Amino acid sequence: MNGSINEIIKAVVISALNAEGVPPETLEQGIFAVEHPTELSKGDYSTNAALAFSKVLKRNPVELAQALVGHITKELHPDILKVEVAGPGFINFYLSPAFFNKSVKNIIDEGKEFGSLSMLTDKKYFVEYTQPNPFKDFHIGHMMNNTIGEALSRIFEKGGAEVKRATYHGDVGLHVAKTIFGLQKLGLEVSIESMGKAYPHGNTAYEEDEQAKKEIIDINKKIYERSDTAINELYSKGRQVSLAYFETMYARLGSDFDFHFYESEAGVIGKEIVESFIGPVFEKSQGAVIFHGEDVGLHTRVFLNTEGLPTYEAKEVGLAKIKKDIYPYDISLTITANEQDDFFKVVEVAIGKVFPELDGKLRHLSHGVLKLTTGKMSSRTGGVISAESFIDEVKQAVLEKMNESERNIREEDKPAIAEMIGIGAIKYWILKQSIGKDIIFDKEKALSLDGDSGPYLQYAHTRALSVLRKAKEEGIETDIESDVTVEECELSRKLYRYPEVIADAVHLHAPQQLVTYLTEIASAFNHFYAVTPIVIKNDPSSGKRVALVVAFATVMKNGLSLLGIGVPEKM
RNA sequence: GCCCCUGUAGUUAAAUGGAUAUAACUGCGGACUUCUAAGCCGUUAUUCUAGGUUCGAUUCCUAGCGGGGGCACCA
Repeated sequence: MNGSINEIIKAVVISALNAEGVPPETLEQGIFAVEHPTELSKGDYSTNAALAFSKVLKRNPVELAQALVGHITKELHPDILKVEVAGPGFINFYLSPAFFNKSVKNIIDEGKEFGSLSMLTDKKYFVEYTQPNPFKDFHIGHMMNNTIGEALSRIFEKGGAEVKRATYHGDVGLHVAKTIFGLQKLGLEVSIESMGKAYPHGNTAYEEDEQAKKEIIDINKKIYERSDTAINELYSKGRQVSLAYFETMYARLGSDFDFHFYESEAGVIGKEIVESFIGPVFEKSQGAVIFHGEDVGLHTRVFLNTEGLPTYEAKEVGLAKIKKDIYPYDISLTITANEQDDFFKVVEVAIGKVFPELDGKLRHLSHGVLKLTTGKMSSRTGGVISAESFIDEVKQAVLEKMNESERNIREEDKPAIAEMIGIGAIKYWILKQSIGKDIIFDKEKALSLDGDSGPYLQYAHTRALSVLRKAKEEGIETDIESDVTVEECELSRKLYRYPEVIADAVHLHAPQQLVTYLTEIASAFNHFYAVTPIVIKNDPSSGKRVALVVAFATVMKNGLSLLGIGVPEKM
């Protein structure tokens, strides 16, 4: 559509304000807004322009609003049906049937591309997320991070950006030494399960037993040096087993990374860089190499420890170099839990000093922590829920529900559908809230398949497909060309807003706005479906209703794909 | 001690400074038996406290109270 409807309305309002003598330079400050009223009964768009300018013009807001409406209605744009003054001085716009007809046609014409924007065209984004550590679990916290990172990546792509996805693996570090220590002491063969036991064992020993602590530190050093054949063997095997396992989880969750980075490589590079910047950026203190963050209002952090080994901090410096060399990005976004907020503040300042060209391009985006009802989940003590077991559990619940009643689904299709619905339920539950907030992990709630949930959206979509199958059987064509008026209802009045929602999601890093929107249109569709017979033979308006259903299915499928949620044909 | 985040129905969440704060879950009640009832309709209930800025504050500012996180060799 040329000149989106909100731009048209903005232009109409500005021209009316000009006519009422608002000086153009005041207009440019953007102190008025054109937005959707909270309720459709108040129109499709609304502006607070009269309220915003009543003070400047020293006019009563309602009287000013009426004057503005006078200008607007003198030559009413064909997409606008009527304009009214309401409440304390809002101006409400109601769109015309012709507009809704056009918008349905537009959605169907654009299909998969509907919602694609150009706001980030030519921008190169690096998004780093998931970051599970070899030798440790891939737990539900990683799943949360992955879900958010993947959704944001897809949203940025929809905004027009070129996005490269990266995951970063802690394949060296004290945690590795703890696991290897545990494997040795417990006499276990390397496997995902045994490492899940070995890590908490090693960690407890490290904290409670001085002798064990020394041994672990020694193992850590040997891992970096590759100097002990027995340890090398455990290390190689463990690393390989973990990374292969992570690939299965990425595939299951629907992430395809462009780059895999490793702390082992970042550490070597980071150590060199930090050493070469001792003096201008870093300093020696108590045998370690630190960044004195107090100089910039932050706190001090250790980059190289007393053993001369790179810490997480130095590795992050090395990673910054690897990233900038491999892909000349405009924005590099690292997504982690918010417990790392202060860490990243310090490290980003240090990196900005080492690589001035990166200053301002690094962003740390943090999400809340996934907590159990019993408190914080910690892989250090072993109180974790693996992503795999959780997904399987949800999937099982879905299968049970599928078998409760006759659904006309072939037995062999059920597992794949249950997987899609289970993953959809989990991702929805994670993405429905703003990403900064903690999630209390209540299994019952996360398992929810009713109400506002992933399956609710998927179900609305399968119902739409079902209607379309019937339309085909009855020989009813999708009517996007005729002048028959599209059903004016909540559904038709909301579908065209999808690109605006994407724009907000991109701008505010807010997948939850998309989730809320999709839930609204699903509800609108379900209502439409319940009260309106759609497919009726020999009814000239049936094709138009079918078109509305096609438009709904298109928007829903597009939106869910941005969230990383698939749509089953039947469920 | 210092720094950061956070506080919305019984519960879990939503809301670029806008109008009567939006949903879902739970509870209670209902309809249809037609395109999938994982659905639809109705009903009760909410902005931590005290100030301030504003025509207008859940949103911004100040103070307090509650919760979470971080602060030298973990990641």
